[in-house]
Amino acid sequence: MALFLSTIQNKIDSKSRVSVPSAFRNSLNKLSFKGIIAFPSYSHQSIDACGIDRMEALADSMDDESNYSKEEFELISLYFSEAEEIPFDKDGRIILPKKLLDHADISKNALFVGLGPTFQIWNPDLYEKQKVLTIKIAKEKKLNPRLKPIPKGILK
Amino acid sequence: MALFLSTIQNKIDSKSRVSVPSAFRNSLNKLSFKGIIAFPSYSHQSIDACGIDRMEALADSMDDESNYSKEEFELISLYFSEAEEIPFDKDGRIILPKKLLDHADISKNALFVGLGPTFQIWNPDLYEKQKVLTIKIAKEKKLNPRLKPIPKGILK
DNA sequence: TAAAATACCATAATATCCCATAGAATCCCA
DNA sequence: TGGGATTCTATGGGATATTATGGTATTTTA
Repeated sequence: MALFLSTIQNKIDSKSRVSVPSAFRNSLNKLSFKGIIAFPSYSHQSIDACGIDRMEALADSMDDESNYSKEEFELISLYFSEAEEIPFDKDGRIILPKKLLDHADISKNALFVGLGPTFQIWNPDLYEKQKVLTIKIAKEKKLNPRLKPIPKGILK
Repeated sequence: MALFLSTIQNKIDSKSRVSVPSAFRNSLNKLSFKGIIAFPSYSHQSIDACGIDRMEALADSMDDESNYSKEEFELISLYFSEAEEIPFDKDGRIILPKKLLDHADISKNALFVGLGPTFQIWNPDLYEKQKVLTIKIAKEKKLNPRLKPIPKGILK
């Protein structure tokens, strides 16, 4: 599975195009669909994104309905319905649907934030605020992100 | 198998024609039958739809009786009997049978809702209500919010 | 033969292709 | 190892293709 790292800011041009950072692109171009899958983030004012492989795995599991309760099934259906399949153009750019740009309040610049198996796309200013907030809370609660054992089942 | 994502609203014109969203169409046009398979949803006031490949796979699996309980077998049989084969015209439009439009209470606008391996066609207003309800239930039952980790057992 | 379905044509908006360029990153070899 | 050559990347813009939608003409069918 792809691994998205680092944070890169790119411009949105007059035709609403943005370059996806090349490091991300190179991972995504190895998959069956050359582009990104994007959704409105449930918990933040940002766009969540990943590669098609993640959706394919989910789709496969849906046909075995016994995996899920009716309510879970409905929720996963919602997940598919809100996902946008956004292809790269020949130069590795994408056009983000207005619905997603509005949700994340993005217009001029897009900040691509790697989160490991997924990534997010932010309005740079909003991300900065979110980051400050995250650090503040971590200090208050004396969280220490380093050197904790990685939870089982994450690494493959 | 095709993967239907996103939600797109199109108009129904004076001759009852609707464009199938191009993203869906491009998947469906790769199959042996160029069009959609549609039937009344048994769980919602909407139209269930998919490509011919799914029906073919279903037919195949029915030959192996041990796959299904008697009740499941009956339900799948019902699917086949109620399914309509609806071809694209030269411009990628379809005409939905009156029976289906009535079932889903669709007249002016059709909302195509991607659900992964299948999709639905809704009256936009009814879908919005259904969506609100789904989110409400998910919150009450504290179901796994979208996007976060894919449920256990899905990743290969 | 009337009604319904389909083909065909038109159009405006949008998306995509294709080319160009400047700067950054990488290569490469004396 | 230094620095010139080459490739890659992000970005811009003109040309072309596609999409959703409407209308008219022709064909099918009931």
